[in-house]
Amino acid sequence: MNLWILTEERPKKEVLKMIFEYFAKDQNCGFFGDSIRIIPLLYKDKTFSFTYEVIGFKCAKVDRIYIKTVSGSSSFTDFLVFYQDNLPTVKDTPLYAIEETKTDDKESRNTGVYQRCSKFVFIQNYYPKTKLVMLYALQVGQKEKPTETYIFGTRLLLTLGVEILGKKLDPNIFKPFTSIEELRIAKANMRPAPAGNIPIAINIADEDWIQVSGRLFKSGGLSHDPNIGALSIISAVIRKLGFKGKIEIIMHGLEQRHVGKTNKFVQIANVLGIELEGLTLPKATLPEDYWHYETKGEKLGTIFIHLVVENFTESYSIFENHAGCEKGYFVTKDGQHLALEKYADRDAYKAGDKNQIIYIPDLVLLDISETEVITIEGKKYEFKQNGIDELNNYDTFDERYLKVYYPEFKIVRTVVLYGSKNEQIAEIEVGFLLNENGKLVLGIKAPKLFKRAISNLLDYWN
DNA sequence: GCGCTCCATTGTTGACTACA
DNA sequence: TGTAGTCAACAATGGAGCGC
Repeated sequence: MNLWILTEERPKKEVLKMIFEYFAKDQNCGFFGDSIRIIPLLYKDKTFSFTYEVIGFKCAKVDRIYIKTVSGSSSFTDFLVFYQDNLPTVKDTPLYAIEETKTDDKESRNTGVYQRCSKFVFIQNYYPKTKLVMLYALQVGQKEKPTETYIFGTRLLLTLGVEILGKKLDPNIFKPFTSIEELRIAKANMRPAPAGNIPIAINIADEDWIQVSGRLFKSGGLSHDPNIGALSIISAVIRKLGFKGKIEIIMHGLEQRHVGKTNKFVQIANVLGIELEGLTLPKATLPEDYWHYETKGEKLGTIFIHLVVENFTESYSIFENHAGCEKGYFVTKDGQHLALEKYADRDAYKAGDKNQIIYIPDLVLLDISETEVITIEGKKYEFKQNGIDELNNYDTFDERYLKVYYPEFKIVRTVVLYGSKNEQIAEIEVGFLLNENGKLVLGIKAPKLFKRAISNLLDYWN
C-alpha cells in the first residue's frame, strides 16, 4: 500500500523523516533511507500532476509515498497521513493526524500550549479513529524544568490519547488524568493568575454539574484563542473521563450577540454538550468536509518552485514567510536563525504611522553558484499586478537583512504565479508561472536559478 | 468591512535571589 | 529577616490574512 501525506504547507524533509520513522515503528516494520528527496511527478507532456513523490525511504510495508497540498475547512492539523492504495478522499479515514510545532518551552505560556489543543478536539468530530500525534520538530535544547501550564496542557493531550513525539517526557510527571477530581486539583494547585484576570478553574458543583471558568470574549467577539483551546480540551477530557452531566463555562464575558453558528468554539460546544453561563447556545453544524484538495491558492506556485530548487539544485531557502503570521526565521551564512523585526520603528507604528511596517517577501532563495539572492513574491495569476507592485516594497528588508548578511550577493526580485490557463508571461517581473493545468512556464527574464532547477527537473523525467 | 482563525506579543504580579 | 531587583508564569490582548 502507499502512504499519502496531505498538508497545507511546504513539506520539510526533517519532518517527513520523523513521520516515516514513526510509521515504521508504529507498524513494526523495518526501514532504511537517510537522505530523502521530494520529486514533483510530471506527466508525459511535462505538465505537473500536482502530486509529489518522496524517494529515498524504503519500508517493507510501503510501496510509494505521495504528498498532496490541501486546505482545511476550519482548523486543520499540519499533516494527515493515509495508508492505502488509492488517492485519499475526505471519506477515507487517515491513519494519523499530526500537528507539528516548533514552539520551545521558553515560550510555553498559555498561547503555546493551549492554542493548538482545539485542533485535536475538532478533528475527532470527523475522524474519531485516527491516531493523534503532536510532533516537536525543532530541538533547540529542551528547557530543564517545564512550566506548570505546559505540564497541565500536555497531560490534557495525553488524556485525549494524543501521542507526543520528538520530546523526552518524564513519565512520572507527564501522565494522563485518571479522574475529574485529579484534573481539578492539578489546575487548582497551579500558580494563581494576576489580580483582575479570570483564572481557568474547574468547579465540581454537584455530581451532574461541572463549572469551568475562563474568559472567551476578546475584541468584540468569541475569539479568545488560548482559552478556546483550553476550555475545549478541558471539556473534552471531562467527557473522556466519563462525565455525562452538565458542563458549564462561567465568567466567559460573552453576550448573546457574540455567539454565532460558524464559530469554532460554538461548534465544539455543540458536539461536546457545553453550555455557556447565561446564554443560549445556538444549534450549529460543523462544516461537512474536514479538508479538500487545494486548487486555487498562490502557495501551489511557491511551494512548487521551492521544492524544485531544493531538490534539483544545490541551492536552498534562507527565508520563508508562512501563511498566516507564523514566525519565520532568516537564516544567516553560519546557520543562525534570526526572528525578523516587523516594524522599522515600533513606537512610530503604534502611534499610527503604517509606513513603519517592514514588508517581507514570501520566500528568499540563495543561488550560490551565481552569487544571487532571489526574493520571491507569490501570487495568484489574477493578482499578477499586485505582485509586481509589491516587489517595490522590499528596500527595508534588503537594507536590514540581505545586504547585511549576504553583502556579496546580487539581489534579484521576482514574482511567482499560480493559476490561469496561460502558457506565456509577458511581464519581465514574473519569473515563473505554474498554471492550473500544471504547465511550467518560465518568465522571459527568469532568475538563472529557476531555469537551472526546471531544466534539471525536466532532465530527470527524460 | 466584518467575522473568524491563527500565530504572536504584552501586562501584571508571584517567586526567587542577593544583600545588608 | 526585610527589601529591592529580576525573572518567570499566569491571563489578556494585538494584528495579519482570508472568506463572504
